[in-house]
Amino acid sequence: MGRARAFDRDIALERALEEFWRHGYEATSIAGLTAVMGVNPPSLYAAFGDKRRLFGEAVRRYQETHGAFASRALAGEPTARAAVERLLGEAAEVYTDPAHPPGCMIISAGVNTSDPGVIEELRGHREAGKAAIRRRIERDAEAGLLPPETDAPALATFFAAVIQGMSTQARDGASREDLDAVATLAMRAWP
Amino acid sequence: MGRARAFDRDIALERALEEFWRHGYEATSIAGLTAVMGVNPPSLYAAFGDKRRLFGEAVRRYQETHGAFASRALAGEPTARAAVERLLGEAAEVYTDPAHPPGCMIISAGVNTSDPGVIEELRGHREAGKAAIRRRIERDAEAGLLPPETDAPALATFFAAVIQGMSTQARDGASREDLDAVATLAMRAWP
DNA sequence: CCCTTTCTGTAGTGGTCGCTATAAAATAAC
DNA sequence: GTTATTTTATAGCGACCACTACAGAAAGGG
Repeated sequence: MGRARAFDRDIALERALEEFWRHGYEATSIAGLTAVMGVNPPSLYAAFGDKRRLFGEAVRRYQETHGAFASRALAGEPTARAAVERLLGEAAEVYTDPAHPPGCMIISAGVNTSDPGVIEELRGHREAGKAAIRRRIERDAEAGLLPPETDAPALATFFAAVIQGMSTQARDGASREDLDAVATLAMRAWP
Repeated sequence: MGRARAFDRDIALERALEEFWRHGYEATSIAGLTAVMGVNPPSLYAAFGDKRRLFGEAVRRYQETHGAFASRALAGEPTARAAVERLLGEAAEVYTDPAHPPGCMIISAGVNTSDPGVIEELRGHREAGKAAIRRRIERDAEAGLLPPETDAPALATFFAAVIQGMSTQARDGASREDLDAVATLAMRAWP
């Protein structure tokens, strides 16, 4: 019953996601969103609530699509070393893919925003990613596959920092080859 | 001749610097600046021009004070290895110093801003920093102090990425010890 | 004292922000 | 066809943005 929606909600959400990805939460305006989504403000608000909720949906969608390579890499390799190596290699590929904005949305979209909820939401995702790396390393350490003096938390912080640096480099124009070299060098820190 | 200025220009500039450092260029408002600087808008504009020029002065001041440790580290050690080691160690210290905002202003203040001039100015400083690391490594390579297959540009990109990751980690709440561990692990990539 | 110059605080400029009241248009149920 | 419901587009809300016109206050030179 009622008039049918004239736009595809999923496509509009993907466009909004890319706008937030490119400009961050605060620098993305409703005017910019309606422009790329092909939708007028009242339709946007009827379909997504408000800017904050639309951003939340965009982040969730990002995690399930563009950002899903990370958990797949950590879960889909027989050793922690192979998992982290794949994680870094796929980050180099995804962060420089010209089909979408460069770098990682979780890392960049919350920088320089004043909304504490947005900052905390993204920081939480970053901390969860770091913890996932740490747990994967600890699993191999407990299985005796790594030297006993292995410092899993320090390694996890290191690789998280490298990935965040790769995201910044990608936004500054680094190529996939540049980031591949960064990934290779980072693996020299493996115990 | 004329009425004397009622505020200290240098102190006001340092306050503005820290405000830009903490919130970035675009998220820093004139109202926020006048509040921390203890100055009314007309005095700010008379003394510094406009927001864009005040930011330029703040960046220059940052490079000459809080950010000067980088060029000092690269110029003040006998080997490239010692220089980069000192660079990373001092970054860990400075980025987590509670006396000022966390992380590096050059790395974070331009994220998610729409002004292309601001983006390019900061990106230029980052590229200059990366080039300085590369030249320091090349100097040792040409002197025969490093293996002949040493890839100076790749190493420079790697250490620049690590430093940028350390800045992000610091803004996420990492301690100096956390960043020291990252620096130590990064040095394992040294040729 | 007066006059000029510069700085100061108040109060506002037009423009954009996120968001919405309103009413016409389009669909479904009857 | 009629009615009820939902989406559409237009137009505009108060709040904030960077920035400034204006007038009074404070200094130096005569």
